Amino acid sequence: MATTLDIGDRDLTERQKAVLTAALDVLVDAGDRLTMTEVARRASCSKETLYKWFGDRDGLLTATVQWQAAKVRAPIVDRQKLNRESLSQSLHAFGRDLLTVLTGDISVALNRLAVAHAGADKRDLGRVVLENGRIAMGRRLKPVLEAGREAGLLRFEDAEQAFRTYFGLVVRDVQIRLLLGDRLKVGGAEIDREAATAADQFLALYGA
Amino acid sequence: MATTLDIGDRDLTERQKAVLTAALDVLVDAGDRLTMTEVARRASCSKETLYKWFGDRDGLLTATVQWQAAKVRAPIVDRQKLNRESLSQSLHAFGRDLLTVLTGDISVALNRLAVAHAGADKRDLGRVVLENGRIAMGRRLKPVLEAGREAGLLRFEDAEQAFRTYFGLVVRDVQIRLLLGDRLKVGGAEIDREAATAADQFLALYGA
DNA sequence: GCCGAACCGTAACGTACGGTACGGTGAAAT
DNA sequence: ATTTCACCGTACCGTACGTTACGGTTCGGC
Repeated sequence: MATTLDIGDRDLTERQKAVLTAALDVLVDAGDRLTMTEVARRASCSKETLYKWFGDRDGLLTATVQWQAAKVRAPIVDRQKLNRESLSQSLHAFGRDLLTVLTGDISVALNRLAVAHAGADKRDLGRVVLENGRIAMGRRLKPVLEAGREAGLLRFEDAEQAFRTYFGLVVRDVQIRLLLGDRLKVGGAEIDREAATAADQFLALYGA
Repeated sequence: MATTLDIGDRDLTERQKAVLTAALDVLVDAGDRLTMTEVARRASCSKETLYKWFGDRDGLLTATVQWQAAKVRAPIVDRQKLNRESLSQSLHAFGRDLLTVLTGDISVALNRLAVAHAGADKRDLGRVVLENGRIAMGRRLKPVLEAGREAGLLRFEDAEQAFRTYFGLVVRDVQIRLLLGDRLKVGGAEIDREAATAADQFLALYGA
């Protein structure tokens, strides 16, 4: 079931990756109004090739999303020497990475596309984005949370619930505002500050 | 500037409202694949009438969104006898209403539409939805937060920041998951519980 | 009862775009 | 040198849908 959701490079040639990059490019500044002709033009390839490689428009979009989603991969957190300080740092760093990805043009474009297609779609791009975004993040952070609990640093019943709260504290209204087209200035410094605040708040709520 | 963003009934007749209701109906179960023909059919009116009343497809969508958005209007919180208990109750109730709206079919459909159109749109549906959703909520709750601060129940610098945190604690990953098509069961009981948790957590973070 | 306005239903128009076909080119294989 | 293959560029086809046009019906005003 999940097999088709996260395979990113299903044997893509360099040329094919270049085409997908072009598609991503078009996606970023044309959104769902991406046309096959435009992708072909931008990638300097023929439409025939696009159809040969990706089947149809939906196939191209799916391939683009999967490829990009696989590239992102959630930030890695090392579980070494766990103490209050290192846990706080891990949460901080994780949040910073999460916000950085989420506020990027590419993430916004991909999420817009997936939202637009959600429900009415054979390939279910929404599922793919969800699986490689929100879900992957959870899978990545939860072990850290559980380690923190075992080390007596955190207190919670359900790691999933705890992660959802962490997610809320980090993301807040940023993602929905960006998706809705709000010109939200999000500089690196601000992201860092917000991630730090979120980590502090999470520890205040779940710290033992 | 903001004048066109929140006027909902710009002198709409009953018949016109009925047509918009039909449009909303189509929107909910066809999403962006809504066609003028289908709206006309569902509303038992002619396409000519649609164009006469709303100009073009975009005009119809905009009218629908504005009309619906104006209808929702953020939950009202009375600022009566402010004490720790009543403040907690207000936060709880507000969160419950917010989640109830956000998880509704109509809200999801409207947000999907607005996200899909964001950026590439003269009428900027994203702005309208943002203004009547997230922003309106903030305007509604902030006075309560500030009253709480003046009553010595809350401690924060910036009401906007405090509200954004509250928003994050309440909404968490629910909205993005719904927008991405996740089949997320959200019953009334669960909403109530989550709103209660969010209120508690918010008070834990900002309570004086 | 007659007129015009408003509206319904449907047919027709124009176009953008997904998808296909085809001729042409460069390179590797034989 | 010739074949083959993968690909480019472009012209072409079919269709869905936004938009317009028009004949027919209802209804309020005279």
